[in-house]
Amino acid sequence: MTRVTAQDVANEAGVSLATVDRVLNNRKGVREVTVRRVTDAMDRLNFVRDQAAANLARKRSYKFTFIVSAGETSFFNDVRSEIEAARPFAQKERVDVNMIAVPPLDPQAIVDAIDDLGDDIGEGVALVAVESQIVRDAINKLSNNGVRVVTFISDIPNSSRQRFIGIDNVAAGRVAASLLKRFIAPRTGDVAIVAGSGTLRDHVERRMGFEQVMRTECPNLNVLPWIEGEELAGIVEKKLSKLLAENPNIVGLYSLGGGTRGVIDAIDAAEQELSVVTTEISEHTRAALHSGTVDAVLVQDPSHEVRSAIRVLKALADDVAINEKQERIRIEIFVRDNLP
Amino acid sequence: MTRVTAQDVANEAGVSLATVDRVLNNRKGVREVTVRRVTDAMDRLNFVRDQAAANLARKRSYKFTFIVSAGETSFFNDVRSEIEAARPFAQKERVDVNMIAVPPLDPQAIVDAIDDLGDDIGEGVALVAVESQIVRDAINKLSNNGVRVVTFISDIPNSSRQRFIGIDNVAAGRVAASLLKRFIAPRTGDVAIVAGSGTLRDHVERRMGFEQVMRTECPNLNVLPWIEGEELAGIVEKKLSKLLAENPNIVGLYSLGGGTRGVIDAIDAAEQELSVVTTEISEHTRAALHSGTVDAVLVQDPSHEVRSAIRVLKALADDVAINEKQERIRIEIFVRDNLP
DNA sequence: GCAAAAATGATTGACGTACATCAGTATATA
DNA sequence: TATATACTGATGTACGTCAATCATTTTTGC
Repeated sequence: MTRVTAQDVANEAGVSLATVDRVLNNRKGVREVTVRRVTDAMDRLNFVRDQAAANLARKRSYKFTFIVSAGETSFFNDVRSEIEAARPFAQKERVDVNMIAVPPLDPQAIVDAIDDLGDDIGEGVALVAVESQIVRDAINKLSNNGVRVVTFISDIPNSSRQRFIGIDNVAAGRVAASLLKRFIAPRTGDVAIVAGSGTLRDHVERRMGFEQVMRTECPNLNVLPWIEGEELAGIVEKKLSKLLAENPNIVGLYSLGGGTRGVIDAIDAAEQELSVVTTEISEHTRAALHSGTVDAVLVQDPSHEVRSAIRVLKALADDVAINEKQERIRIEIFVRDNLP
Repeated sequence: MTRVTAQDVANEAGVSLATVDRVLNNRKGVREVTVRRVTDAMDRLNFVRDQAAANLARKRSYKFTFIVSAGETSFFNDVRSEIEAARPFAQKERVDVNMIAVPPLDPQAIVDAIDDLGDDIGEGVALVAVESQIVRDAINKLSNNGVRVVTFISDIPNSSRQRFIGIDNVAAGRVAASLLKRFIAPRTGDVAIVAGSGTLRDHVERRMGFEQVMRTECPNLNVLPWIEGEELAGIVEKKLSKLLAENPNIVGLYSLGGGTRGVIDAIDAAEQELSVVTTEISEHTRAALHSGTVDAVLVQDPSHEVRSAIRVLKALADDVAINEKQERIRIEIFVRDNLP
């Protein structure tokens, strides 16, 4: 059983190799009937074009740019190192991966980075969006220039980004609530939320999902106003310690952004009995899971997200189908026993 | 910035293209010093060989065979259809994927399938192992013939399989216990386990993990002897209904194998108040999650597992490095709010 | 120092597709 | 019917590596 080549298709269809080639790359100048004859032959022979040979002949190569937050949270540290790690693998498929780290929570920095790069940005961009009109405008401009844009980790809808690579953050919030509810039962009291910033869409969405479930399903739990920790452990600890001290009634806590170390320190110091769900996976959360300070951690796998972004950008550039199942980014739930 | 080719390396190293090629494919007949000169040049130029061109020139193609259970559980139905679904994607990379479905829980059937295939089995095999010496022997024989073997979903250690593609089942059992413990608290009573068969290593391991945690951490929960349901919903329902009727003290249940539909039906009929963790994801478990009959479902993603098996077999065949992070099969936890 | 063996160079033709060019044929337009 | 236009065929080169051959040089053992 030998491979079916374009030449075989040509023979089967009774046309020349040149015509098959024209059909294959949908170049103009082939009659409708001839196209059909060729495609039928392809189907009959079960022809699949050899991507390797095609890429080789095209000597096509790709250049993609990641624009990510330079924030010093363990999550974004991971993201950046995963992008680095993906580079050699990408290179084997002729993909050049660039990375620009910009100050967190700063829309102008993103726009400036895009402007500075100019055409060097390549044919595709993956960016961690921040809710802002100027970012939206920049994305639209890139799209108009033929650059494929996907948002990464944090989305910005109503822009012309072609896709969002990341988890369903509303669902993540709902899961957190749904778990916390069970962990807390049958106790009653207040529930605290610690977030990074209100300008991060992913944080806002997680909170939304969390409150949805809490409001509708937990009449005897009272969700307190959220604490904005700016993803800095120090600030988080300070604010949370204060809240815990003032409020002995807290039975549960959802930390949905960075600065988890601050959360853990504050809880350990307070000695209150609460059920806790957090987001980052780090040495601190690992230890906290083992000690029982934290009950569950909800995360997204940055390694998967980076690979996915690259695959999707490539598929968009080549205008081929995306393997949806492979690109589904999971909301991963870790308890003490399934830490990787 | 143009790509670095083998010819560039040859120039840099001051040798001929032929020598570079010999080094690249570690053929014999090159002195140690020359090898080093070439590899140094590669490092300096940051050469990465073009896999596409290499495969093309080699006209290498791969043939792998999946030997899986023909069992009619929703999980194995998914597995089989995912193998089918992976075929066209695999084909683009010159990988031919075969599948043989054998009667479940029957070691002899696996061995027979391997024998029947003979050399047609290809250069790699992924098989759902069953604990049995004849299966172990068959795997060893394949290995000796140069066929790469990975176990799939269910492992069989102490064989010469090169790798196991699947989840850490002991950990899965521990996670189930760890969740169930929190869901049940502060109630006390008996906990039931429903499994498929004692010859399936994955089931045995999950149970082991589950009991480890229950014994050491839940002094007031009593784990009942497991029910063997043979992965058949009818049998499961019958046995479980009987158990529930005889034992009003059951507060929790872990269903770790097939036949989940039977579990759900039995619980719904019994009207006892219990916390439930199961394994398969299907229309039945989805509905049960929504209705609250089931609290959490622990699964593995067959689509990921199939792709992983193919990638790993290919890497083994090519003798290249495996991207470990990509091949980590997750224990996925679904609650009502993160169903895909 | 010489023969044998080992290492290296030089060259060539695949592999399957892309892409361009030119020539030739069918079809439509006037 | 002539001519322009739209198709199609034939052909060749390129892509980067592999694999084989044969010629030539260097090293090794004695």
